[in-house]
Amino acid sequence: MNRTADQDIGEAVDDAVLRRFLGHHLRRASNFVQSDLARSLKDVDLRMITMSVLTVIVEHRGLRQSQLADALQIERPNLVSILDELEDRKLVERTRVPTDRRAYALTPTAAGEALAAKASQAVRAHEDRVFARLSASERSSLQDLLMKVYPGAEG
Amino acid sequence: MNRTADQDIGEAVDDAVLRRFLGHHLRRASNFVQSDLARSLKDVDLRMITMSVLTVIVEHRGLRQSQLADALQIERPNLVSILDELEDRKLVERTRVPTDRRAYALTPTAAGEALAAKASQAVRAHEDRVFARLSASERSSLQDLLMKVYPGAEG
DNA sequence: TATTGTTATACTCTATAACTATA
DNA sequence: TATAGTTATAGAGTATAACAATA
Repeated sequence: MNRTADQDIGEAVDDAVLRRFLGHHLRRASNFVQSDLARSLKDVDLRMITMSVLTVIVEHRGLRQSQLADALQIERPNLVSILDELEDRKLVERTRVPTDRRAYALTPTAAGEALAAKASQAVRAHEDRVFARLSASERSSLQDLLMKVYPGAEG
Repeated sequence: MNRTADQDIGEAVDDAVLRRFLGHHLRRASNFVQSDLARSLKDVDLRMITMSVLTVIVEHRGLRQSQLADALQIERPNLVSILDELEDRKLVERTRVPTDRRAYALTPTAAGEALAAKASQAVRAHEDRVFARLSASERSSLQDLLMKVYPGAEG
């Protein structure tokens, strides 16, 4: 009945319990940005993972699946259906490597390169939109701080 | 055969393609922190979602399921099995609300309160560990910047 | 009619074991 | 023996429709 009151309780609860944790804000910000990115990529009919895969293939022609899996930190089995989709859509091609007939070299088609360019533009527009409230120096600070948090991002 | 070279390619790929996006660093840092948190909570036999639910119930005794779902932004159906688990473990109790017999009031047991306290301690230890490379003022800056990114975090 | 909690279900993402063909 | 790609599968996490009881 009193919907407004219920909603207020919800927000108050969230605030009171979780806002003291830095990890909470990190997760909320990340989720917000990722959601917006996913929405942006729908315009070019790509998911986040298919965009990453396509982009890496475009910038590293001839890459093999295992290298791609390593680079994007995804399991080899999970890469298969992603590449099947991109191949079905004529965006990338799997071609046998003559010197190692177990492996496939991954190359983008012209359409794949064109779509990757469109996707890249969409991602840049998304970043500008989603970080609009941060100045250039604030974005730089945020990146520095984030790179101090996770290992492997030599800061 | 040349494993080292392959691994280097993987890292080089990741760097070259993605490190220019702030969203990438945000996601990586968030994933790293969430993974460590999940690991920390295993010590108290809680998942992230069960910890959040238990903590909210402890700090808001008598809360109803729909309010809890609103507060934690999870769907009502997905809350059911979580509460089943917490109830089976004698950590929380569902009791009928006399004034609205459709609803349940959620209250923690003594064991639930004790475990929430342990969990809270584990989370604090986790935060100290995972943000160790950041000074107090850097943590504060990071929080301010993150709160500027997502909406609803009035900053 | 609308809401609370529930059931059933489905879809995505992720992770592992085991297979094939090659090396 | 080990590796590249594949298949099958299983587990989380998340989302929606529809139901019974109650308002």
